[in-house]
Amino acid sequence: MSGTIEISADQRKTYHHGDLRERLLEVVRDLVEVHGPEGFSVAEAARRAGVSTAAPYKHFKDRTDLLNALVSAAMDRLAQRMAQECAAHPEGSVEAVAGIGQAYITFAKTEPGIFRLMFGLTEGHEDEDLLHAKGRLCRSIVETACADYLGRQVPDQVVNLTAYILWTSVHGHAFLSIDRKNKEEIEALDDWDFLMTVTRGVLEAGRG
Amino acid sequence: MSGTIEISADQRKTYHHGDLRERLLEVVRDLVEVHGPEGFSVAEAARRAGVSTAAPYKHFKDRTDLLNALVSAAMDRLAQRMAQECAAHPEGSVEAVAGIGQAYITFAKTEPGIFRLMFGLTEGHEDEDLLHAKGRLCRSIVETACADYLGRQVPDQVVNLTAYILWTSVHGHAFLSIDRKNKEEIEALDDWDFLMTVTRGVLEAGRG
DNA sequence: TGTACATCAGTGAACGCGCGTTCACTGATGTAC
DNA sequence: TGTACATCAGTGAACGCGCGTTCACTGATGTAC
Repeated sequence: MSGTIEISADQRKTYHHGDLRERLLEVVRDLVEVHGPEGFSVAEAARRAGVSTAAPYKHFKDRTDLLNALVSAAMDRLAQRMAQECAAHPEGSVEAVAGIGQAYITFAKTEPGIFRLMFGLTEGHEDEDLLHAKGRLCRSIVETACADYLGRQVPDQVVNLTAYILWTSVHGHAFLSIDRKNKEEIEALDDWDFLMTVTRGVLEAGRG
Repeated sequence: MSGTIEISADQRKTYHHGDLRERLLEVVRDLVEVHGPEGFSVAEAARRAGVSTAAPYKHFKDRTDLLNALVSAAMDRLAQRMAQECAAHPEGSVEAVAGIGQAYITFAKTEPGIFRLMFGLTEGHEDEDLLHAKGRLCRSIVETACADYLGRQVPDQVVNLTAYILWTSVHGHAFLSIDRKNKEEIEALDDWDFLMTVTRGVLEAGRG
């Protein structure tokens, strides 16, 4: 198919794997999507990566450490897509704000397992500060877009409240969607329509 | 302490338990709150109820059956409190609608384990229709209160959209709160203030 | 009221399972000279 | 460039654990006569 010299995972027969750490993260991403947020095991991941069950412990301290790495990478992806989708619309527009919500919802629907993991009970880890910082990054994207629309400078109380209300609604819609609790709406209501309605309403309330 | 003839669980020494089914449900409620939504086991529940690990199977087909019974009862409680809190305010008022949200959020904060369970991946059970019906009951409470405010008759498209937007926001706020992802807001923002702000805004948008 | 019997709600021991993690090990890789 | 050696990333076997569920059983309860 391709002309590169790259060797496929199946053909790789060296004793050393090459990039087991990344491969494990890939494999666990799949497992989490198939079996749910807690439905993966280190053993199963090792098996899928074609490696002994002890091998993962050369790269991760324990199961939790692996999960944290997974969530950490996921938050980077989410922040990146939010910023990207926001930038795809004129600065200060309603669409720029709604676009962030769209990225959020698309992420949730595309990777519901990881998405659930990101918000699951992850208290008391050593990576807590790191994850918290990445959360702040996501929030600052929303806040900046809201501030741009409202013509205000961050930090600002009105901006914070506006951004938070938008977040709750988008977050709620995302979870209700992946949990299939909103079957009735989902047929009658397009994500983008929902987002524009909510965003416009909340932003205008924040300006009024 | 009391003058009744009631015999406490500890003193009960009969071969038959009396009301093991209910006792198991109580015990599992506790376990779920302490160890998280999936952090309970049938064995542990039996132990806590002071009964052999096989006993629960006289009352529940399997683990899932027990969980369904738990969630089913929880949805009844939630619906009851939503209706109750709504009725505590004047019919057709903003407060009546916000009260429903308050009941929702209080439930989530009081019983986060069960609350998570109610929205977890519960696809493909035989009780699915029953749980779905109880979900519909909850929604009709919100819809009715919105319709009262808006002076419309259900079913009505505007009412449905208004109620759904409110639901997403309250649902999002509930989960962000129990997941401790909104620490910054939670200090600056009272639940009731949040609810009134959102409810007033969304209801007015639904009228305009 | 007394007795025979069916039913019911428990017991306790056992099953097979998959898990997280550790251990002593070994083969491959990278580096200093 | 060649060799000795330290380090690294794997192996595979084993551990102890708790789980869901089943089984043959037994003691208590309720009922028909």
